[in-house]
Amino acid sequence: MMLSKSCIYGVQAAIYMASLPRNEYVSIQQIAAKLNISFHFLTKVLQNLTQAGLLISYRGPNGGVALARPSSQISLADVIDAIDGSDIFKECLLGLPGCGVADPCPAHENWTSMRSRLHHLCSTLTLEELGKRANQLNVRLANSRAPINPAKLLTEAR
Amino acid sequence: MMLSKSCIYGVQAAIYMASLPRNEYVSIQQIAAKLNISFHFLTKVLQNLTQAGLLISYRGPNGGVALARPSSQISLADVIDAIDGSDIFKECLLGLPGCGVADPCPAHENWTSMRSRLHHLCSTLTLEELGKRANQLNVRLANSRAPINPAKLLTEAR
DNA sequence: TTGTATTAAGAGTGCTTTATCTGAAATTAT
DNA sequence: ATAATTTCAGATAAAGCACTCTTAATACAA
Repeated sequence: MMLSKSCIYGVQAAIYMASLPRNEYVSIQQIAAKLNISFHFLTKVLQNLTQAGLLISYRGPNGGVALARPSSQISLADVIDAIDGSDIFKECLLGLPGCGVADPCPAHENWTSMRSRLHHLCSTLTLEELGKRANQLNVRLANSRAPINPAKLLTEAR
Repeated sequence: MMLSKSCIYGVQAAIYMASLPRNEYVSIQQIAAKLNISFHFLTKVLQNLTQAGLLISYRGPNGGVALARPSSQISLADVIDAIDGSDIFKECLLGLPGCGVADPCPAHENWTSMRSRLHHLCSTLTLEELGKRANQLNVRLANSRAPINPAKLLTEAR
């Protein structure tokens, strides 16, 4: 898998938050229910994002998490970096430590161009853009087709 | 990690075989020694490649494995596919099952173009090309700096 | 002040990947 | 034949990742 499961969950949650009409505190439980993810696990994942300064969290009733910056100023790469680290954007295809211009692996040249393309894509793709698309018809975010009614969702989350 | 460790070992071994002057049976022990990989583990990995029809194996003294086709007719994608499967070339960035044109995720459009680029790169990069580069000066293949003298290597491999 | 909702933190469990080991089967050489 | 060499197959062990659960800390509301 390209991204770890933790990372995918984090990205999904971040996009979900960016897709909301206003940036306000959302409970992790609500996000987990909406995205069909284990609440406890998502909690751990989002802790990474708050510690990285991408989210702000607030405990207690009506608490939750919110984007620390405007969604236009958080890139996909920011989120990936906070959870999986920046290895994907730096690593050698053949996993050779220290692979670089001075000491390249046979695939070095092809791979670096690919990698930088990937990095560019992820750095310029913002949560704002992704959130907008998530709001469009026929564009989905959750792991399984979920019911649309938010009230129902909260009930299901118990 | 982009590729699994098994896959990386398999690719490295395949490139090593392609880098040899002629395509003849090489013992897995020799490859493992050259690449600094656990012999037993590499054995398991290469079994995947033989079962996929990419390698031919021969038991007994002077046996070993050899490329089943000319190195120019085996692509990097072939090797990756045989070990890790073709998920990397097909998967949704956000890990959503069934993500496609009809039912896209928010990152679908950006990701598919990236993915097809990756697939194209891996399909057109042949073991012949990679083997050639592995033979060039200052291009390395093994996980750690290895001695250059092939005779010495054979001795070390016992 | 007490109760409740919520995130934070960390310990614990199970599964997958990675790695090791052993014996069997095949092939060659003596 | 017998011994030596090599891949094949399966069992086992160790490590890492995904996930769960429990307890603490924090904040609000009645």
